[in-house]
Amino acid sequence: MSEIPKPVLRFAPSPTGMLHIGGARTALFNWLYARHTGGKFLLRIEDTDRSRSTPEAVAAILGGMTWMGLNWDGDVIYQFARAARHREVAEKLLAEGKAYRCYATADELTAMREEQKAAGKPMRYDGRWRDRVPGPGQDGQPFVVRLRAAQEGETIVHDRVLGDVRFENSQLDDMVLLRSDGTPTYMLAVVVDDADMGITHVIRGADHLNNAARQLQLIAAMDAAVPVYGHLPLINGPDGAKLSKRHGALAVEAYRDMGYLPETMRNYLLRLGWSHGDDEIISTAQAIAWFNLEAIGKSAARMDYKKLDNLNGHYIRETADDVLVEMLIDFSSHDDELRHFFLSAPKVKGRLLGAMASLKERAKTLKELAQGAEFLFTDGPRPLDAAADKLLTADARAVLARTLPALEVTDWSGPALEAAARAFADANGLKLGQVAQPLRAGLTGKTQSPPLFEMLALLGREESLTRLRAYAA
RNA sequence: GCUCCCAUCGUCUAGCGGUCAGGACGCGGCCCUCUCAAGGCUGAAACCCGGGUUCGAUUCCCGGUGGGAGCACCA
Repeated sequence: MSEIPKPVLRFAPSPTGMLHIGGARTALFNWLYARHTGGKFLLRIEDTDRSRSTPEAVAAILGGMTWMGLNWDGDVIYQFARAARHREVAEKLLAEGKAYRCYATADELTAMREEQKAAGKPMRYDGRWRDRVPGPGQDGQPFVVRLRAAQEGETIVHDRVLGDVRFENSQLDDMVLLRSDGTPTYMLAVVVDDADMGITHVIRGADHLNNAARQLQLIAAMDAAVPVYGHLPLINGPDGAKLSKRHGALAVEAYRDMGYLPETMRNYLLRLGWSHGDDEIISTAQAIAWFNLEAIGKSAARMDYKKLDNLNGHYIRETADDVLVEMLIDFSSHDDELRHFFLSAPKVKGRLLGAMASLKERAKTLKELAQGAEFLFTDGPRPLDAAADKLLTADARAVLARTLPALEVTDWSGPALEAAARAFADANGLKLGQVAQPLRAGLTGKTQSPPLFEMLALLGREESLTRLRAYAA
């Protein structure tokens, strides 16, 4: 059998902030492609900007990836640790004449750009040191190392998502490889690392498309292998505007805290920009089996929380009851409003498990699941919410009071209770709803709940009657 | 300003020259029903505009318009 080299993918975030939804999708696509092909998925933290990189951001990225279930192969690679190697490559290019020293100062370059802008010219380095031999005046002066890029012809990015994208080399300038303090720039670091790590496929946000052309020139200068590129369209906020802190650019962990499931996020993010015919509900296993680069869409997408909710509801319903109970207990321990309830207490846990099949039908998030289950958390009469309070009029309370004796004589099972309630309603010319709603309000404090008779049976005779008597008049 | 990318219902999308333009979310109606959900049925809802190419363009080409990205000794 011939050995076809397995793809090597990487996700390379810079630890300057949280892992937001766009980054999460980029990571997901890389991960899926690696898993689909049996290749590797590496994680590289691009922390060469020391002033903006933080350990908190690194932790957030790793935490977010882990929660999303996107496991990476091997150890996390920290780019800054490889600075010496990056410098080595730059020096080599310098020695080969493929790069040169530029002594232009920052002020000088700023002035240059302002002039270009004022003159309506494209803003780019004008190559003032490209062919200039440093004189005595430059001795000991700070300099940066720039790539001597091709000035004629064109550079074509063969993009698997966008197709061939052409750039006139005259539009590309000589990018900085090494800063005046000797540290490598991002452009140098990415290319060197990708080459050293044996990256075969670079799948990243479309905001890097322009960079690809410049990186290709560096790759050529280094005589390195050209990876397969795939630039993903960006994700916009719900209003179509750029994703910002105010709408949509939440850390993936924020979605966890809102009660979304990792499986939901994977499915949702996958469909945001990738399709497989009319399929909408796609399990992770199925996604791995189906994923390809060809079906990635070219246009930017928006977040749609309604659809996210719908999908999450689906995955909640798909989850086994006992698993959901554990998830809910864990979720509540991290939630300010739920923290003080003891969901792990045997009695509460038992009730949750007993009601879960019905509860999960009614929840779109773990948060909603908890809210719907709240009447199971404590014993004794329930406080009424506004709707329940309104429903329990004097008449309703009277009906409730008259209903209780009919229930008390049953064996307190769901079917028996329902039969008793129906019989009572019939005998009194009432609809079942007229009897059930006051009972529901009294039992749960709400006008909406899982099936009433099931809940009466679940809570038991004593607890149910204690609650109901509090509102019977 | 310069370079590059994108463009099908409100949203996510299918479509790859000839379709009643399909699905999903959301929205309306009906059914089911002890409430709310879930589920089933059903309705409204789209090819940005203008030129070509072609017997025929949502689909191919060009232009426009509209969105977006990039133009650092940030990543």
